[in-house]
Amino acid sequence: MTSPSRRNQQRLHLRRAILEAASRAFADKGYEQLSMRKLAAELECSPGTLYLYFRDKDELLRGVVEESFADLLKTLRAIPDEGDPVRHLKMKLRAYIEFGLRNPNHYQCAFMLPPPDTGERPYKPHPAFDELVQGLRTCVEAGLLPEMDLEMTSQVIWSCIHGLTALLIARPAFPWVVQDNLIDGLIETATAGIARPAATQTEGARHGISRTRART
Amino acid sequence: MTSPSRRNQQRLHLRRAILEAASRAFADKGYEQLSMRKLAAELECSPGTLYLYFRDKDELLRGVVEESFADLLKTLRAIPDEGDPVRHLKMKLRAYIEFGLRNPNHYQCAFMLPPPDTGERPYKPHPAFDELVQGLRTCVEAGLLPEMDLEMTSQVIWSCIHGLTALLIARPAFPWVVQDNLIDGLIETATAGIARPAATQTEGARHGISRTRART
DNA sequence: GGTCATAATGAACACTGTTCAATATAATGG
DNA sequence: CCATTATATTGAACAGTGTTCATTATGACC
Repeated sequence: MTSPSRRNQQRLHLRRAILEAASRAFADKGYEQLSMRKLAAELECSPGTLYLYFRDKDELLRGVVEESFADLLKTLRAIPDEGDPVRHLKMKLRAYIEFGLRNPNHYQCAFMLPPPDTGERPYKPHPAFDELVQGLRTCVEAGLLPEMDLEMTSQVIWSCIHGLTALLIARPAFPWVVQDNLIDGLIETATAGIARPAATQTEGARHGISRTRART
Repeated sequence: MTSPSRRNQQRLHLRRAILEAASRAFADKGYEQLSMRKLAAELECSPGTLYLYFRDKDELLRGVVEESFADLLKTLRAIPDEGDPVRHLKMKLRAYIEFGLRNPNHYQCAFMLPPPDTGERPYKPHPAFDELVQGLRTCVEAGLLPEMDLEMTSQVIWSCIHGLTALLIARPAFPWVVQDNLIDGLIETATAGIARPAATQTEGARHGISRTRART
């Protein structure tokens, strides 16, 4: 345990302290309301110090958000697979939505605000998204869902669950029906929708895909 | 045409000029990047003047966003009903998404950012939302969709199309499949999903609604 | 033309994220 | 133990932000 390593440990310790204070402040104030100066004051250090540990506010909050999404990944992976892949998938979808509702500011930062533009190309989907793809693949392989374009279908499903999560976060005052029913309703609709991709109850409702496009 | 009315006209004229300059700036810079000072500079007036016409930045941009959503409403109502209510509904859904993609900043301000908290209770859904409800109701009344909870179903459908719109806006760098296919895929999935609310291809996939809830 | 309500101004206030020369602290070599 | 050197911290300063308000200019009326 040489002396420079002790120094390094102290650095890491302060880094953690900043991250945790930022996480707390961010959780109940959100991106905009969290101020680097106030954060520094809470940590009893000068504003400049924060910039020795994080390049800027964006990088700091990216760290915070990353950590919470690692939690989401753990949550998703911890959902027990009791044999029914479709049920398993639905539970994952629900866990995703509930995560967003439990961490509205983190979720908003991750998917509802313009990206911090880290510069890394190409955009790498979060491992949590792969969980969804895997869940769908398992259903297809088990013969419980029809053969389909997995890439597109997972993007469609993600869009659906994101949409509800994001709207509940952004517009809590909207006259929503009972939230639990709404979530279940959306999950059932989305999964039923991919169960039979093109068929509906009636003749007239059966269209070629491109025919729904409105003239612009 | 008394004199005070001339004054009033000038007031309205300047109000319009502000609104239009703000709309332009807002369209290509977004909420955060639009600065009241720079806007005033562009209009060759002092910053304070803006506050004689709009209480604050939020109210100004609310005005801008409202106008663009009036356009959306017009667009939705202009979609011809050629007899098939389901097709008509799908075209509305697509028009909604395309509106969001054409006006990303307006859309973001309307549904992706924390509400300005105007203080008016209760939250009144936008007439464009009623268009969607109407579209669904027509389908049900024509016997093209099963009897259902219209309120919940419209919220589910809105969530789905919002989700895609919002994600395409917020994460353009994501490796999306071809956008047109994605949009059609989502619309087909959502409408097929409500076509038969609970049934899926398999035994195992048939659950009571509350059974999909994950333990937390 | 003088009076008076209304409109416009722009300096000032209280913030923001970020930078950087100056300072304090800790580790090393003599 | 002290001088030197490397690292860590500071806080004033910069350039911006939205917003307010006493002051000034302007157009309308008698």
